[in-house]
Amino acid sequence: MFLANVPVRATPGRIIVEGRAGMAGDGTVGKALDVLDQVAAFGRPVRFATLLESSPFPKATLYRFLQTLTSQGMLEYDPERQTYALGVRLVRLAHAAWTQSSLAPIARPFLDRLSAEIGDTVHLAQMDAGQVLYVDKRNATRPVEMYSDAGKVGPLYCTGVGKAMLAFLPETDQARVIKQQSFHRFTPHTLTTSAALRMELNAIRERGYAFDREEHEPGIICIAYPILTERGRVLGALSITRSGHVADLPGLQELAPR
Amino acid sequence: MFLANVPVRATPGRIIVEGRAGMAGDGTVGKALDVLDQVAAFGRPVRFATLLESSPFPKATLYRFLQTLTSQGMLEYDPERQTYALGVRLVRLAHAAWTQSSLAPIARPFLDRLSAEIGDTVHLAQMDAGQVLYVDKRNATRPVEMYSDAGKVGPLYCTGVGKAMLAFLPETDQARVIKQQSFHRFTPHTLTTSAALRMELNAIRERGYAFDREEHEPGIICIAYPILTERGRVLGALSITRSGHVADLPGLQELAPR
DNA sequence: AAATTGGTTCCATTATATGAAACTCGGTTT
DNA sequence: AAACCGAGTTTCATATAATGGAACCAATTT
Repeated sequence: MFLANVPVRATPGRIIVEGRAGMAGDGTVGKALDVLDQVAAFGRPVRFATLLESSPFPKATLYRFLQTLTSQGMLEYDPERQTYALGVRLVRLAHAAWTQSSLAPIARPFLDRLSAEIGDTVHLAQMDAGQVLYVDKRNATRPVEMYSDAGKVGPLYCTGVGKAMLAFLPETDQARVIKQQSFHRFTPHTLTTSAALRMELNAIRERGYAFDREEHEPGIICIAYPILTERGRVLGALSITRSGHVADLPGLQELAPR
Repeated sequence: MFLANVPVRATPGRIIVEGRAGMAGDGTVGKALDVLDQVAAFGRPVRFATLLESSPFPKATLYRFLQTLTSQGMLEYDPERQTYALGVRLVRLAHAAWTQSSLAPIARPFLDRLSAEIGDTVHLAQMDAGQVLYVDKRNATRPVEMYSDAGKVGPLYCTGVGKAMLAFLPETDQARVIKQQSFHRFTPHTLTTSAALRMELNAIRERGYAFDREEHEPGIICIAYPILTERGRVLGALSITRSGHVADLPGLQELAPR
C-alpha cells in the first residue's frame, strides 16, 4: 500500500487542508469517515445492503465500520427498520464547531444588524471540500430557518460567496480547487469554463467583491464580500441576496470584521 | 489487547447504543473520535501542547491523529495561531444528521404551531451519551436562536425532557444510564440520589409526563412529554418552559406524533 | 424442503498504528 | 557566537488492529 502522505504538507508553518472530494485517504480513520459521508449522501436512513452496493469496502469491513460508528454515536441504528442514519453526536459536535469557529459566532451580530437594516436575505458561508458551506443565514421574510439552513452546501463557481472566496485564495490553492469544480450549467448565465471563471475572479479581486448575476438560480442575484484575516487569508464570505435583474451596489463596507 | 466487543449487542434485532462517556473503545477510529471530543471539550481553539497534556496518547500518536482529522476536515488548523478547532465538515454532517433524523424534521411543524399558540419556550430533545441533547427550540421572546441552541447538552436527571425520556427507557438501559449520572445539586429541588430519581421516574411513567420543578435552574419550571414509537421505544421528548413557581398542566396531548 | 436474501461472525494474513527516540527549527539564555 | 530550550515533526522496528474470503445463521421465498 502506498503511504498517502502526499496531501498534507506541513513543514514550514503551513498546512493545506486537502479536499477529500470522492477519493479516500488517511488510513482507517479516513475510511470510516468516508462511510459516514456515504450515509450522509443518501439523505435518508439506509439499510446495510443498500450501503454495501455503493461501497468500495467488502461486506465484513463495511459491517465493522458501521458497528464502530454506531457504537460511537456517529451513526444511529434503527432496529425496527434496520437502517442506519447519521447520529446525534454530530449535532452536538457541530454545535461546538459552530461556537468555536473563528467566523460564525463573531459575525453573528453583524448578520443580525445587517438583515435588520436592509430587508434582504443574508448568507454567511465558508469553504469545505471545494464547495460552499453556508454557516449562517438571516431570512428576509421568515424570521430564521433553523438547522435546515446552516450546513447546506452549494457550488463555488457560480455563487456570490463562492466566487468571493475563490478570488482571494492563494494561487496554488485556487488552481487546485478550480480543478474540483463540475461547471454544471444551472442557468444561461452560469460560467461553464475554468477560463471564464478565472477572468471573473480577476475582476472580483480588483473590485473587492463579487456578484452573482443569476448564475445559480434564475431571477436570483446577489452581492458578496470576502472575509479575510489581517494577513489576507480567506475566512469566509458574506452575501446579500435579492430577486430582480439588476444588482445595485449597496454602500456596504462592513468588511474586514476582526 | 482485549477485544471490546462487549458494548454492542446486535444478535436478535436489537442494538444498544452504548454511551461512550469518557472511556475509549472501538479501535483506532474510536480513539480518533475521542480526540475530536477532546478538542470539542476545550470550547476554543487549542494548541498541540495543551491538547497533549490532557491526552492519554503519546506525542507522536496524538500528532498523527490531529493530522488525519485535519486532513479530513473534521478539525481545522489555524496556521497563524497554531491552533486546532473543530472543522466545518461537522456542520455539514450535522445538517444532514438533523435532516434525516427520525424526530426533528417531523416534529418541526409541531413546534412551530405549539410555540405560536401558547407563547412559551418550547424544547425538543433527544438522548446522547447519558445526556440531554437539545435538537430544536422555539423561543418565546426572540424568534429563533440559531445553531447556538440546537446542539446544546444538559443533564438527564434534573431536566423535564431528561426525566421524561429516562422514565420510558427499558429497565436495563435505564439502570445503565442512571449509573452515568453525576447527581450534582443545581438547586434546592434537585434530586440527588438514584433512589429519589427512580421514585420520580415511576411517578412519571404512571402519569405519562414529567415536571421540572426548578430542579435545574431556580425559577424555571417546565412540563415535558416523552415521544415514543408505536412499539414504545423512546425517540425523544418535548417540553414547555415557563418561569414561575407552580406548574399548570396545559391540555396538551400533542403526543405520539408519527 | 430447498433456495434465496440479508445480516453476522471467524480467523489466518497483512497492513496499519504505535511510541520511544532522534531530529529540526525558532527563539532564548549564557 | 555557542549552547540551550521547548514545541513541533519525522523515523523505524515492533505490536496491534484492520482486512476480507468464506462459513454461518435466521428469516423469507419458491
